Amino acid sequence: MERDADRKPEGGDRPYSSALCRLRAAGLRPTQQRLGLAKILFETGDRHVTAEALHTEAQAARLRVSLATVYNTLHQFTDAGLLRQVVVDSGRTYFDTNTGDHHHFYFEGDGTLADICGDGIEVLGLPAVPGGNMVSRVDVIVRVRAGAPKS
Amino acid sequence: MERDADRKPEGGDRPYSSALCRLRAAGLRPTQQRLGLAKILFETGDRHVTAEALHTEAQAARLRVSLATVYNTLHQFTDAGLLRQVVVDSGRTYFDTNTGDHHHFYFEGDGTLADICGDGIEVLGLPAVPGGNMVSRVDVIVRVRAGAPKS
DNA sequence: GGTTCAGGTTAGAATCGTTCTCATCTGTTG
DNA sequence: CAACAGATGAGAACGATTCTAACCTGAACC
Repeated sequence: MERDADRKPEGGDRPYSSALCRLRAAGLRPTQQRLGLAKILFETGDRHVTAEALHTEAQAARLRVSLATVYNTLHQFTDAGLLRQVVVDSGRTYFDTNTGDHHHFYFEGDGTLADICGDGIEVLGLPAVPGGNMVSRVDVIVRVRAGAPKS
Repeated sequence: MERDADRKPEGGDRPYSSALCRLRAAGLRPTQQRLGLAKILFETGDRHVTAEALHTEAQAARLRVSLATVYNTLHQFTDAGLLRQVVVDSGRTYFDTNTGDHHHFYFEGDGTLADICGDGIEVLGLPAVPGGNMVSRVDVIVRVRAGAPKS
């Protein structure tokens, strides 16, 4: 479990150093709101957030940021490869801090997501892609609802 | 390839008999708009439509139907198991007339869908579903964009 | 053929998530 | 510290969808 945040024990709390690195690497100017949002997004393991939820969370953390900026930032992070969009529900867009190869459980009851590590997953029997095209991604979504599997 | 529409050659054109059967079986009163929409939806093989597109198509076919009714009908058909919702794009809802086991190609360029027959497909390595839940469906979406696969 | 009434349809308003506009602010550079 | 590109934010605009409330329709009965 890597922790970029505390490689050097030189101050005790440097909660923004990891976020700062990410922004620099992405060529995004490290502003207050981008730093703040990056901190929220990337400092607690893999997350799945909506813009609205992140905005609420930011306000709770006393970060002054508008919903418009949350949307902007989420898209900039996505373009920079820091986030990935997950489509499981029309009308709501989720952003995933895990950009690696993986898939998702979607809990229909409460609308939450959980990662399925992509390592062991294999989709067999897919036909060839229609000519002139290439696969940009294969998404596997396991939709789950309350109830015993069979019993 | 079953064809409910012309089991009896008793009239030549009975374009609504298939639609009528479906509505009856679903316990939906066969009104003009429901019959008309069912005809458009189910009489030309498997289709993927949005509400807006179906509405436009209905008007072109001189069926007097409002957008609200198109939405109502689409949801009633879905609840009745005549249609299936496909989520590939936040902000747009597709309805699929193929309710059988299958998956989808999604062409990012033009936003169209194509079925992938579910027969040969197998997803290996999925972890167990978190306790107290059951799988309601597994969706595989192959996102495709223009460009040579490798060359 | 008419009456009745539950259910279906509709236009338009309302809602939701998201994007846009443009005036203002910020932070880097000189 | 001046200047300017880039970032932010309030509110308007937007597209897809849902709601509301008044109005039809069609199956069942007279």
